[in-house]
Amino acid sequence: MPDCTFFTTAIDYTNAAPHIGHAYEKVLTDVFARFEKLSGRSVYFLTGVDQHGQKVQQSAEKEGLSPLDFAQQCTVKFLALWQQLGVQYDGWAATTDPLHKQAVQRILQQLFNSGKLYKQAHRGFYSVRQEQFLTDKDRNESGAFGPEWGEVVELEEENWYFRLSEYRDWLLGFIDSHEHFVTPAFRRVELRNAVEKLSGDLCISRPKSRLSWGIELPFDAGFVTYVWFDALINYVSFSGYLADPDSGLPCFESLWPAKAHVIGKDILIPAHGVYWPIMLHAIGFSDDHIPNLLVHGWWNISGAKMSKSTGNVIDPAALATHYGVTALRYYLMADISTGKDADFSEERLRIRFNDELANNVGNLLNRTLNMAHRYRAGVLRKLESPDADLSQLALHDAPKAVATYTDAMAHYQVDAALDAAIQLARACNQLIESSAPWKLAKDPAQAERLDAVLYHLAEAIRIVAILLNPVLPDASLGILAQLAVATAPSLQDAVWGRMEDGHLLGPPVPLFPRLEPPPVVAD
RNA sequence: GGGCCUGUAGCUCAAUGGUUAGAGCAGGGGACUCAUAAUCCCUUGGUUGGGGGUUCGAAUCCCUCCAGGCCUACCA
Repeated sequence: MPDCTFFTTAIDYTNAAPHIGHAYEKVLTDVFARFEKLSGRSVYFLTGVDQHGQKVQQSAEKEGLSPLDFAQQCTVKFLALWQQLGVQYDGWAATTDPLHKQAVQRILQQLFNSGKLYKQAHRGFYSVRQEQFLTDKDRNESGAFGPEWGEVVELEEENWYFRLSEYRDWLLGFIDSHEHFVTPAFRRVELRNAVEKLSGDLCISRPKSRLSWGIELPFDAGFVTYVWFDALINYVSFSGYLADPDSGLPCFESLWPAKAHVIGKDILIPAHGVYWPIMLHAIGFSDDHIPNLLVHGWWNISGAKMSKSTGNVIDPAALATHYGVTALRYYLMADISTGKDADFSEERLRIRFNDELANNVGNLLNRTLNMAHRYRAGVLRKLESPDADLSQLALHDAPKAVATYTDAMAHYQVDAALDAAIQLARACNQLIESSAPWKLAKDPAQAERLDAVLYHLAEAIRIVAILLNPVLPDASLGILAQLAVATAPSLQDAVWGRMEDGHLLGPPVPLFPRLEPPPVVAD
C-alpha cells in the first residue's frame, strides 16, 4: 500500500493555448489533493504537458521554430495558468524531460526483450498532406479520398506493434472484477462494451522519415514511439518507476498505485481504458497495482453569442482575471456534477457567486462580525446555555454538513460537498433572523442569549470556512483571518467548540464583492 | 452499422421500485434593519418527452417511438 495519496491528471498537449476544459480538470484534481491534505493525509499531485507528436512538429514548422521551442512556448502558458488558478501540483510531467525519456525507453526495451513487440509491414493509402494513413472511414460517399487529403499514395511501411489483442480477455476479466476501475459507473459499461470488440494490435512506432519529434525506440533507431505510448508512461516515469536512486524523483512504492487518474471522457477509450491497463499488465504490474480512472465530463459552449463583444471568453486566464480566481474555481466546481457534462455560462457564474458566496456566506460573515463588534467589542463568550435553536445548529446542522461534505468528497462529488457548506451558512442566516440579535442587544436580560448566538454563528462560519478550503483556499483563509483563527485549516477542527471563551474576532471586511453584470448594450 | 448517456417546474439539477416527485435560482406576496440593495418567511409553477407493458405500487424495470448529445474514429 502506498503511504501517500497520489492523483494525476491528463497531461495537456502543447499545441494550443489552454481552454476551460484544461482548467476544469486541473482545478478538480487540485481540489481532491487539497481535500486529502485538509483531511490530514499526505498527497502527491502530478500534472504536466505532452510535448511530443506530429501536431507539435507541424505547428512548430509553421512558425519557424524548433519543436522543442514551440512546445516550451506553449508549456509556459499552462504553467502560468496553473499559477494563476492556484493549482498546487507536486510533480510536473513534461514529456521532453530526459528522465521520462529514459523510463519510456526502459519500458520499451523490457517489452521488446519479453517478445511483446513485433515488426510488421503495413500497406495502405497515405495522405502526404496530412501525413497519415487513411482508412475506409476516410473515404467520401463515392468511395474516393476527398480533396481535403491532398495527394494520396499507396505505400508500404514497416512499423513496430504491441501485442494488444492478446490481453483482451484479461482486460475483460479485470474490468468485471474491479467495479471501481472506472468512475462513473456508466463509463465502465461503455468501456467494457468497447473492449469486447477489441481486435488488432497497437502500432507503437512512427518512422523518423515521417515524424522525428518523439522518443526514439531503444532497439530500432529508425523509429520514434507513438505518442500514447510516450504520454501514458508519464504516470509512472514521473513517480519514480525504474528511476535511478539519485534521480530526484519520488519513491515509486510510496505512491503507486495512484488513487485516481483524472481524465476527460474523450481519452477513456481507447487510451486510458484499454492501452494503459494492458501496458501495465504487460510490463508486469499486478491487478491491484492498476490505478482507477476518474472520468469527468465536458463544459459545453452553448451560447455562441457571448463571445461576440468580449472575444474569447472561454479563455480561463481571461475569466480568472475578469471575475477573480475564487469566482472561477467556485463556478467550475459547483455548477457541474463530476462525470457529467454541463453548459458553460458566464451568467450562471455570476449568479452562483453572488447568491451563494457574496449574499449567503460573505454577508453572513460580515453581519456576524459587525454585530459582535457593535454589541460585544468583538469578544466571544463560550457559555453553557444552549437553547433549542442553538443546539440544533451545534449538534445537528454543523455535524451533518461536515458528514455530508466528507462523504461527497470521498465520492468526488464536489458540487454536493459545496452544497453542504452553503446549506450550513444558510442555516446561520436563518438563525440570525429568528434570534434577532439586534433585539437581544436592547434587552439586558438577554445578554447571555446574545453571547450564545454570536458564539454559535462564529463557530458555524469557522466550519464553513474549513469546508470551503479545498475549492476556495484563498477565501477560506480570508474568512478564518477575519475570525482571527490562526491555526491552519484542518478537517479535524471542523468540530464544534474550538474557539475559546474570550476569543477576539477580527474586523469585518467584505470578502466576496458582488459581480455586476456587463452593461446591457442595445442591439 | 454497433454501443453509451440525457430528456423531471421558466432555468440549473435532486429523488435504493415505496408517504403527497423535491432543492436553489427566476416569478408573486410579505417581514426585518445586524449586514455586501444583503437576509428571512410564505407562495405560484409538474400528464416526470410520447405510447404500451410488468407490479399491490413506476420518474425509476421492460418494449417501442421521438428529440438532443457522445463514443466507436490521436487534442481537457
